[in-house]
Amino acid sequence: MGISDRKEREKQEMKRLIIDAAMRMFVEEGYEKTSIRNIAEKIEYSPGTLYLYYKDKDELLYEVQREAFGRLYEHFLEKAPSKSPWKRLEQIMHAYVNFGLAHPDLYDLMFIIRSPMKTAEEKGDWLNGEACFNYLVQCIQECIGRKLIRYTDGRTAALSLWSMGHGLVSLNVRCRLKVMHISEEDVYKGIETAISEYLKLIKN
Amino acid sequence: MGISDRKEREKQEMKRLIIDAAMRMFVEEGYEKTSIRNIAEKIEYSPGTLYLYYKDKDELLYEVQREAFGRLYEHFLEKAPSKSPWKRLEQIMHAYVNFGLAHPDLYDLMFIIRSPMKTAEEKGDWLNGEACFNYLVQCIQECIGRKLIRYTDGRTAALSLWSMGHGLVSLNVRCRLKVMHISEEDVYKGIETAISEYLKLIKN
DNA sequence: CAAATATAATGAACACTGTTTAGTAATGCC
DNA sequence: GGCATTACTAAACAGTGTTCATTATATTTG
Repeated sequence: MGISDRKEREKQEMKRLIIDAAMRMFVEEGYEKTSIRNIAEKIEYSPGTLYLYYKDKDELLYEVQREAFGRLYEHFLEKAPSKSPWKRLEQIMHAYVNFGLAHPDLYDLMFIIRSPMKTAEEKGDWLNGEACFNYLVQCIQECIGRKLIRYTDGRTAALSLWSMGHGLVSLNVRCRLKVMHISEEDVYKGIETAISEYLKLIKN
Repeated sequence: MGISDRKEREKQEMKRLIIDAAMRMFVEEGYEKTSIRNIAEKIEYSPGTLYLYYKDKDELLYEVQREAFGRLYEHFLEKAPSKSPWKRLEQIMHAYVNFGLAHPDLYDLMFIIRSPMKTAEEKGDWLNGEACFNYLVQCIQECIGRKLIRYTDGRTAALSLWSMGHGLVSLNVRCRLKVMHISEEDVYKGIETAISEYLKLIKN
């Protein structure tokens, strides 16, 4: 049945078309400000058509997130490849923060926005987010195993390291660092410094 | 002119009526899901009336934030009153995190939501948020002065401490800690542990 | 090949949203 | 009491996510 194969292929192509447009627009304009109608217009289809491929806007975001987490994971593989667990930990932390600072709107979609946790719960898994987190966890386990860091509990270490990174990036993304009255450049430097200092602190 | 005094007083009472209803509803239902119409209905006025007292929804949020930051500041004064800078730093950090965990929706309004930074810029200042931040900064300055912590730069210390606290709370508020697959109770314990461990690390 | 059927896409409709404004009711002033 | 000012409202506008009956297209069947 080559015909239903083609149908399936076309359906997938259509989903790609939609998701690509959605991602671009989410990143450029933000999730809230991007409407189904806008996306439909961009790909020259009627709004209703999107609902034949994705059940609601939430699912659209869910899919975009999967893509984004995939990219972060790639970013980790590229920027944090060291065999040495400690070096890799340093690389991971800097890679994480740099990713967040370089793609603030993507970061927003992935780690700050509220929406798609409903869909995520339904679908059971938490997309490629899990892979990203595990990349950190596994590195930490190695570090603890070889007593390279002062933390002894992996859970606490993972939570702390992630929180530090996320705290720095998200305060910046949501403009809360304004209270510090420093220029944008200095914010970047400050964040890098904070990460480095924190790593120094936890190093054994 | 007692009559214009009364007018002014009535105006302020009206603003209070609105802001109180708004705050309650923002906290109970979330900012996005609370509509001007809902607020108007609750206080038994027409939607348009709200615009005679606040120029838009943003300004409503701005005002609610001011209130919320006031409460956080009170919370600091109550829970972090120690004369000893180091003890006070510990108290501040735990107070901050506990505030966030106890009032997740308020925390959301204050530190995560995107909206009212426009209004904030217009109004110039950043509400009582500044006071809260300064309470931390001043404490850190004392700690550094007496060499009680390993950080030597106040900016970096403030940024790091705040980011750690905010990271922990906001990952929880926005449900990202789901990747860790732990119960809500253990999340609370984990966050407390992370804070304590971090304080241990920075202690001189 | 033509008719019947299954699929895909649409456009209008629904119930919302924030916001503006013309018109109305109530109040203060002379 | 009559005029002017203020306070309020109802309706309208342009937008949102989502659903659904209808139409156009493509496939299968007789």
